[in-house]
Amino acid sequence: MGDVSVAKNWRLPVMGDVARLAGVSHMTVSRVLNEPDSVRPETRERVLLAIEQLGYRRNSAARSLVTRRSQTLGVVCFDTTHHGPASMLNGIVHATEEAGYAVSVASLRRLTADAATQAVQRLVHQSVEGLVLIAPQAVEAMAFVRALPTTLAVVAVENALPTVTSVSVDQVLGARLATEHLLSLGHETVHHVRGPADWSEANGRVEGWMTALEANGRPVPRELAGDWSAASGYAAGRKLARDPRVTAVFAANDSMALGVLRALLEAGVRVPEDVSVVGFDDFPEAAYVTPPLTTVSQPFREVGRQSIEILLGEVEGGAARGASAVIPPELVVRASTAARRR
Amino acid sequence: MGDVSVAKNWRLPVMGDVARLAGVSHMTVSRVLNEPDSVRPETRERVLLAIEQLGYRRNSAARSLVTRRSQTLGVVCFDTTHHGPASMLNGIVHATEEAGYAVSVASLRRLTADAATQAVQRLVHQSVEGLVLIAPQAVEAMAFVRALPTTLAVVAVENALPTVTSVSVDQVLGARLATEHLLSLGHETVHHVRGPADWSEANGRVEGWMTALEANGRPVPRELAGDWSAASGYAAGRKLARDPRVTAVFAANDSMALGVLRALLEAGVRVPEDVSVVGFDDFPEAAYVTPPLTTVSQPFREVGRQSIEILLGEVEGGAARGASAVIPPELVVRASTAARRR
DNA sequence: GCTGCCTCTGATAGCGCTAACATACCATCC
DNA sequence: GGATGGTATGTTAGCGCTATCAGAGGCAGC
Repeated sequence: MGDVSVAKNWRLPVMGDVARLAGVSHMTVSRVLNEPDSVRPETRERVLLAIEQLGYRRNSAARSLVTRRSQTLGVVCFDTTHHGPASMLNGIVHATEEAGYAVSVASLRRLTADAATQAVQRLVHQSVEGLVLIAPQAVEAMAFVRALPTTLAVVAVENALPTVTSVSVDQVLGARLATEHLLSLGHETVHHVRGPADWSEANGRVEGWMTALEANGRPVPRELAGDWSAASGYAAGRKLARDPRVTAVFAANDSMALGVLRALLEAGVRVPEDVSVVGFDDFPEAAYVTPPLTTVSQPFREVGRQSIEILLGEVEGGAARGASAVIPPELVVRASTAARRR
Repeated sequence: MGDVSVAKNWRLPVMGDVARLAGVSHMTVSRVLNEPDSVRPETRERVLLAIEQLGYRRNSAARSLVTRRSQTLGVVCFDTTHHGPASMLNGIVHATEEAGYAVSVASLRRLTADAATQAVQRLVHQSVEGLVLIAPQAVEAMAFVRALPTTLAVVAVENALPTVTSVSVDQVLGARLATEHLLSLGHETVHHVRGPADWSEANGRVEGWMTALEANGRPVPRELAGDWSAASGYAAGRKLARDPRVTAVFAANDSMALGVLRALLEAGVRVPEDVSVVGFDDFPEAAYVTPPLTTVSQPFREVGRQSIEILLGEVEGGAARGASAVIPPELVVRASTAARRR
């Protein structure tokens, strides 16, 4: 590590400084850094020593100016304070770093086409080489994707945009697992508290739930609308609690499931004795709520990993669009579900 | 918006292209972009029109190469899948974007000096102009901060590093509020489930709790160790449940509080009738767990905003180190606490 | 010994932008 | 009318790197 103490007008060492110290030309330094094998071992050692002594690091701006590569990926996301999106972002950041790329994050404040376009523009302007979209599929809001430079590699997460490669958890399967689990416990049918209609996750879960009911010839009750929040789950739960025919509820995420649990409890409905409840996400506290929540676990890390893998395939491999990936979730059975008794 | 359809070997428009189209020199284009008032309105309009027609955007690499400014801030964080860190990151990203800077994120995989140094190096290498550290204060692991280029502006969040400006929530105050709330309900003393010792948040909360007990002349029970997870809270809760003298518990975060709740419930201890429990964080589900959790709400957004404000003050204002800020949290009373009865 | 052909290193020219200075032009003043 | 000055624009020289080609040196072959 070079000398870090610093005079007022210090200049970071540049390639020329290293070259002078090593007694070579700056081109040789560049070669040591870019294609070490093309330099005689002896020379290479001298250069590496000089680099070490000066604490030299290449200037990335200069480098990307000439190579036209920024070694940066952009992530567009929305509200990452909740467990699902946060984990997804986390997975993506880790995978990106592992691949030696930097991550630039743009977070949408509102789900409008305008906000999305601006975010993408900002990232494009930063010369990102690829883009990960974790924002929900407000179809209209996402039309902007067509305005993207066609050279830019894009992967959408949980977002089946027609023209874009996507990586997603198999929401339909997850919902089927949840619903079938409840049916297998002897429940006549399953009620559903759904997520917002402009999230494809929400729609996938509705689809899986319906499919499972229909495949088993069960009546499909009217779904209740939620907005992912525990408060909306609570509101839905109050309605469900009033209907004595309800014995099984599948909430589209754990927060809403928690709200349902709360509402049922307050109404004197016992879980799982009277009503069974299943969530979705398997957030870290799911095993410790009362009662411990049966839910569907999403492999967020894996989604992050695969998105980046595909994205970098496009970035480095050329224009070819990678194949979309779908990753299966898993049902985790805990204590909020039981055989029908009511 | 210029023509986006693209031939195979398209070259993005550069300043010279705009200049040619507008019939000026590239310097005038640069001026229109950087100091519009120095250009005659008539000329300016011509240039702006040309920019629009070509869909021109300045090349940020070239720009930052010559200005030595990247308009990018770096964030070092650790495990942002939980509500607290995720919200903090979110607040910081929003504030940074609002200020017109890009955000580059580096996420630590492990809390070691090595990982931290590498993360910082990566960001420095990306020429970030300032650094926000949201990583916990593993004092030893953070020694690397001294190795930072002294020219780099740094703000630590929740991390009282001696030589670095910091922004934090007043953990001591929050813990005092929680503890005093419990004492005011008639509890003789309050037991504490603490967070890991290498997190300054955890230590601040221990301090506030102790201070409150001592100020009121109460015995200070031995604290129980936790690791922020609900599982560790559960383990602590089982111990607490065995001790009939325990009537009030302050857990250092909501997850652990949830674990405590669960353990007490399983042991047949009623909350809040037999034992009162307070958490910390006010995570979004806190109002819907059973019973709704009394907790301390942290102003994450505000912390993000202030960190960036201070950081940009340093970045743009020169070398002067900004004053550290401490933001007060608030007690939110719900149903997990009640007057002593046991 | 000269040619040919490797391997390694150096000189040079940009990448696209801004900083700094140069110039043209017009208005102003004595 | 020429010196003065202010304003709008142009010219030039880099920022720190990589790409490209040129050159130096070594070694084989005839």
